[in-house]
Amino acid sequence: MDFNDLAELIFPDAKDISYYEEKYPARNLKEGAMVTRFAPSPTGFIHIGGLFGSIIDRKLAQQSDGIFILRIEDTDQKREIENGVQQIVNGLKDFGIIPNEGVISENEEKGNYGPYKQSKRKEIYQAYAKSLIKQGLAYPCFCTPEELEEIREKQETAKIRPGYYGVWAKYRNLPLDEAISKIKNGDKYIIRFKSQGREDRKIKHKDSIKGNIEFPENDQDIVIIKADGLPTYHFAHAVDDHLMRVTHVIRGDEWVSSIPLHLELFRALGFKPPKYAHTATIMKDENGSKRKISKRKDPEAAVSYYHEQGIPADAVVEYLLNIANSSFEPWRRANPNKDVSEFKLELNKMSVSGAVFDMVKLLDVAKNVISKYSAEKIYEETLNWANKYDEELAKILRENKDYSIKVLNIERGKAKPRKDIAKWSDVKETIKYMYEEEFNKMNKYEFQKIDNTEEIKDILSTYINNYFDISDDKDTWFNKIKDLSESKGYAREVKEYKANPEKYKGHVGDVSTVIRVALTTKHNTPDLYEIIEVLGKETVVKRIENFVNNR
RNA sequence: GGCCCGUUGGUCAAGCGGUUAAGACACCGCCCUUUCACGGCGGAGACAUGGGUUCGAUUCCCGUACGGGUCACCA
Repeated sequence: MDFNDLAELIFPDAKDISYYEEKYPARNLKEGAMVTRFAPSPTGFIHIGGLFGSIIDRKLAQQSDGIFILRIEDTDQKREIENGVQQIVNGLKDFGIIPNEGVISENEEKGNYGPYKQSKRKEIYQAYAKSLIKQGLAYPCFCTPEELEEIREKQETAKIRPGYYGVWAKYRNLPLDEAISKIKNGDKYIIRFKSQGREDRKIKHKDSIKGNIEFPENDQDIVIIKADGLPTYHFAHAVDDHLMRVTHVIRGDEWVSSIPLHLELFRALGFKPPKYAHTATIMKDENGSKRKISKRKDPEAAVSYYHEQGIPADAVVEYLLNIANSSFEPWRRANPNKDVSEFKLELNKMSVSGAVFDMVKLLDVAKNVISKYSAEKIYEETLNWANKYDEELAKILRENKDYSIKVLNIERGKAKPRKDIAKWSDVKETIKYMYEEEFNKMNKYEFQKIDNTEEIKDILSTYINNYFDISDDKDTWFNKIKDLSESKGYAREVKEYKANPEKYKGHVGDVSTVIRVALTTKHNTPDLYEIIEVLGKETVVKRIENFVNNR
């Protein structure tokens, strides 16, 4: 009786691993090409950290002419939700991330290294597990969860390192015939890896981000095949990343402590380990102290949040790139109009410690990103967003397409475009007074220095009767405002007023503010001349007359 | 608790033994300006801590404190 008998008994139908090695040959890519992967479980939820990782994965692959794979790690049915895969695919797509290989929708995939859902790779894992059993590097363990719990309690009370290892590994050295008869007897079991490591020996590892790390060897006999026949993460990671010929594993640094295990697994399986890059966790500032950004407490942990808020995907990507490589920001300044795909990301420039997520900075990035968009693009994006989250805005936009584009074009497309929109949800507030229906609902006029109603009415009616001509060019228009100011006792120039404040009631800015507020209700708006142009003669007259007559 | 990792202004961060310790966001002031936003100029603000090593430490070593991660038939 030998290991072969055991292996055959446990996995009678498993193929020889040489079958898979041939089926999934080394990739024919150019020197230096990186094969990366994002491997979420199908919870439908994309964490900001996951997005961060996949941006890095995709970028690394793209800049090296490599491959970026999307693989689904669905070995834990408890985590699965309906449509979870599709949600992940769509979620990534919202940020422009489309894998070159792997899962592309709930039920479709592309590429020659599949299947890309782990639940469909059961036989593959079993083949490798079988091979390990044959070599005496894995064995069946008949412990019940209760027994395991008992062991752990003993270890805890004795204050020794918990786990299934050494003398605590109850079935590690079970004689073969006993194992076989237990199995034949129908006893429940799982498969464990038989670690050859020793806790008192150190291993050295060089992480692409964290640099040199040294830790004790792994000596835990971790489970590789669970009771349901599916592999654990560790085993699936080794088998899949080897078979998919992944060169670089980028993952969150909650995984660093499993490096010794993973390295040992790769060696035992005869695989060349990938390069690891463990990215720092994104943190959240809470009353001055940092903590890991949390799915439960922090809405911004979910990537869908940015979508809901109407923060452009480009901005989120740029912000994250900024966290990834601080060289991104100077690059962006030097190349304001280049596509982010031209930025070269460097793993060794990644931060080792976790950055606090800074929403204010994100919004600033967004503001700049949006300032470069055309009015048409802003229209489309805003409408897109509003269709989902703000029907009222969507309706306005839909019914006034050409007009809206004109509105959004105010002070845009110039050398110094406006930067007052950071997210699509800001748009409504910044433009609503441009629409009659909305304007009529607004009744709080934000008059500033000149706030005497009679004075306001006087300025307004004089303006509309004597100085307003929609066909004036900007200089003429403004000169008339100056004339108007002068005629009412206000200085033509601000400087002049400042030099002799006692001589005037105010200055031209105060007067134009009156017109501005009467027309928009707001004192802080883009260029008044452009607003008047877009509003048109009738509306301007109507709004002013209305004010004069009804206030 | 064991094992790993980290700690430069409020936040993100350059820095690699000798620097007036960059820059960005935020903040404050001024300028530009018909308002606002933009832009320009300026300001305040940092090397966690104690020991070494060194002619010299933010940079190297050790300890301490603090923060983070991890110790599943979850990923």
